[in-house]
Amino acid sequence: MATTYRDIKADILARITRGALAPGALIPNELELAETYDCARATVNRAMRELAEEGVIERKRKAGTRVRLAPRREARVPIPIVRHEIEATGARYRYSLLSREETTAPDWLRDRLSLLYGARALHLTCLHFADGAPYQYEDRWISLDMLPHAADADFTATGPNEWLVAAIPFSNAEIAFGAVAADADAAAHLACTEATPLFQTERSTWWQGEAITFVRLWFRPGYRLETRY
Amino acid sequence: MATTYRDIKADILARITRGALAPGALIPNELELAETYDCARATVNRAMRELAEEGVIERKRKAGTRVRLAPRREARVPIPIVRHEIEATGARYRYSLLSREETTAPDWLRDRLSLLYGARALHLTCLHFADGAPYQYEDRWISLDMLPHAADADFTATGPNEWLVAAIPFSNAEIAFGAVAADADAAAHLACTEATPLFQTERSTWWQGEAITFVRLWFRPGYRLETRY
DNA sequence: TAGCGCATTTTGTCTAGACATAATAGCGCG
DNA sequence: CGCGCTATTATGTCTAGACAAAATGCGCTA
Repeated sequence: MATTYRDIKADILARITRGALAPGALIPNELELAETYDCARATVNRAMRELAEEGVIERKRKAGTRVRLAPRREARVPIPIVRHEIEATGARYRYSLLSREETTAPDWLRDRLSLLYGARALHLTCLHFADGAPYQYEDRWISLDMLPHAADADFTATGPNEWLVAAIPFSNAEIAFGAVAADADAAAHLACTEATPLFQTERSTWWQGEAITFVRLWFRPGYRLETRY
Repeated sequence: MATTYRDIKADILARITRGALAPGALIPNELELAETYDCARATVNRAMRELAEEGVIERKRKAGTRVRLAPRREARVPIPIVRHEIEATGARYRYSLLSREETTAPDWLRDRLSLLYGARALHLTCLHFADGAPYQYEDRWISLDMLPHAADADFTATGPNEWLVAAIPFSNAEIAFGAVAADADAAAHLACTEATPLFQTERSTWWQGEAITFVRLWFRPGYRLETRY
């Protein structure tokens, strides 16, 4: 029975969790491990590389591999499309375009997306419903300099998010989560009173180094973003 | 000049971003790619495996490799130790224990952590300061059944988080982010008015399948959790 | 003793080849 | 025609060996 890289990962992780390998402890080098597990060094390498990637251990050439003193942990939070998020709960999804306007980008937006003075932008506000109840209020700005044909798109049937995902194959983004008080606008749309605490996310998206869109999302009162690690 | 797996990743990703490989498109199989890039199949495999891991492409045995229709995106948010988070901004960190009490676990806690009836728990409340200003209010529960020597630990100098990281080598957690209104307690500690919207995280932690701790963290008004992907 | 440079160690990556495994598509049978 | 089996194909993983690159730590020198 051969030892797989999964076996090795599991074994090392088990040794760490039960304390046999204490934080800071030096783990034998790959050649020795390959002998103990009776497998090729490449197999050990893959196991250790992935453990390092996951933040469990720390590797340095010549210095060797050690159990991290404070395991570097990161939660992976999925960035879903609202429609999928809602449909995944079994609820019926409905979308509604509230407003649409072509303007020059306001100062704060130019600042955030590094747009030129006088840049044109498409400003949309939308509502996403789950089983008829407001779920998310969306305030979206799209750079018309970068995406001129966004002006021709029809956002009455499908939201800008889905249009963008289809239009832009791959992108980079900066995202921020926070808590804000509902202003009159958000309160009206999300059917809550003003000053209700709302979970908010802001996202700026770039494509090939150029800013293409900024979006601010207010979630319905009580919304929680959950994950595990 | 050899082709590295990084070169291949970069090239495929570039082809996708500039639209040469459309979403849903079939990518040649590894053997063909190995020929085009003039390298071993293992090299191509590593490149493609990592792209799949990152959610850019989708692989299925026999069916082949395709560009994902809607790239599965996930943000990786780091789970820092408060002290490190504060010190990273250049601010001075200060910690203060507010209360400490050994009790039987209340119903809601037993429910969350699957504890037995009558389970003992250590309940701590603490404050973390950045440059003298309150930064985070911590409400921590530790299972004394699982971690009996937590009762002997001195939490007046260092917070429970740091103690736990040192005591428990590795663990699993469930984490939730949300927005809540400051109650009288939180408002008093975070120097804000009641009903101020606060960013809150809740975390349940398990070790070897057993629940060890639950913590609720309220961040100072205006706190934002930022990341990029 | 302090500082510099180089040898050595350990991880990082690649190769060529092999077998394992999942999943499809087509074939044959009822 | 529909169903199930099977051959085929692409990915998944492993091996043994090689060279590359980083970083430590030792030895040498000033």
